[in-house]
Amino acid sequence: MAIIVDKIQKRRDIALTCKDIFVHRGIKNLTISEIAKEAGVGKGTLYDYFKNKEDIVFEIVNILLAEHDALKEKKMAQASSTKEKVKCFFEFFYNDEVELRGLYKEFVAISLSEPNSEMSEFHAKCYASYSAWFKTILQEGVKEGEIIEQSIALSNGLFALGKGMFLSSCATNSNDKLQDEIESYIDTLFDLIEVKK
Amino acid sequence: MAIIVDKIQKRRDIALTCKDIFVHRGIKNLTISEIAKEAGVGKGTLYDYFKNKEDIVFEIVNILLAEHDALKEKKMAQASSTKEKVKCFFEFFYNDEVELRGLYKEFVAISLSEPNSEMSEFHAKCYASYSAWFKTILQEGVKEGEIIEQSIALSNGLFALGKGMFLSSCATNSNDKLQDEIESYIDTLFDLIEVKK
DNA sequence: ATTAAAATGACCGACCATCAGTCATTGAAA
DNA sequence: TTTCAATGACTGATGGTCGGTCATTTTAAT
Repeated sequence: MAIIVDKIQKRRDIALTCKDIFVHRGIKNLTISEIAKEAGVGKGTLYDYFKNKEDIVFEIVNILLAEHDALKEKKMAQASSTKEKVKCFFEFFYNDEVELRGLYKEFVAISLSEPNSEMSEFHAKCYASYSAWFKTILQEGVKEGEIIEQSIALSNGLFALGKGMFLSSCATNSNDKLQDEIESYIDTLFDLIEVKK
Repeated sequence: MAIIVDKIQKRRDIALTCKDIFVHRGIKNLTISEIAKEAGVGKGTLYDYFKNKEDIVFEIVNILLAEHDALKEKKMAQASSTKEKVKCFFEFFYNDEVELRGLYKEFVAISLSEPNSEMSEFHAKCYASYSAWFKTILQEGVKEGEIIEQSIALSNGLFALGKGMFLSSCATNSNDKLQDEIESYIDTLFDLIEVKK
């Protein structure tokens, strides 16, 4: 036998090492050779840990999103009202780490243009998990008497709404209006679902 | 002088001629040479009319979406209730021409991965135009006494919602659930905004 | 216990095939 | 003769592969 490296850990390490150039230059403007140099490994080695350039972005997003989710869960727990919690979730799209947002955008583009079962599953997992978050939040809101029961049925749509607005703002290059649009929509929605006193 | 060709028309012609291979093979699996052969022109000629492969998809989507919009406007005008009209709009995402949907997906991926001012403007134009459609529809609904006035504020979010659900279903490879999710969300929403009798 | 040989896997970068985009040339109309 | 459209051979860049090297561990012979 010989040296045995922790493949999973090394994959993570490489991904995080070259995170910055992905953020600053974008996947399209990076060559495999540059990435390898940045990561401090040979080109061939990259291919021992990743399928291709896109797979590296996948790994980075995986890591950063997991970290983000953990943080977010805590933040949301602190929010007082249901509306606050929902708004807190949506801050991902306009307020939290720009780096992750940029990478997430690229990752969505990759997932749309070169389908791949692992990525599909990842998206599905996220979608399910975020929908579940919303469901829980809204159910609590109902229990507290803040919002009406029907609103629980909206939980599936909320994440899609944020994603749609976010991607539209990316595609139209108008990230300045995003926060307003999202918050205004939420305000309207809560006007509709809040229990009238 | 010599022959003067209608550049705009020829751009359209070429785009439509090779529409099918884009639909069937996807932009990633096509080379410029193949496209040129399919279009029946030389490789250099392509570059007289398009900036690159992506630009061809842009042209195809432009054309097909314009046709689709014209059709849709008529269909929506025929729908009786406000809810029907809204649902009719969303059929783009699950019921209308698959071809356009596939190309639209690729086009979004392109727009996200290689920003370009013309594409950004196009997305902005679409977003504005669809938001306006919704606003008109909802305003009519209010006037008819079908829905409450507040609902007009939702018009900006509706297109984003559909887009978000559509792109999610593309990324998760679960187009089968899309119709249900969209319709269920609309049903819930209308429960909230319909004028109680 | 010591040492050498064998085995294994990590690592590498030169090489190859592919392909997007260019440009010098040809062709055709006026 | 002029002018513009059309072309496809060519080139530079780059993604991905593959044969080989090196470091470490295991085995086993002394």
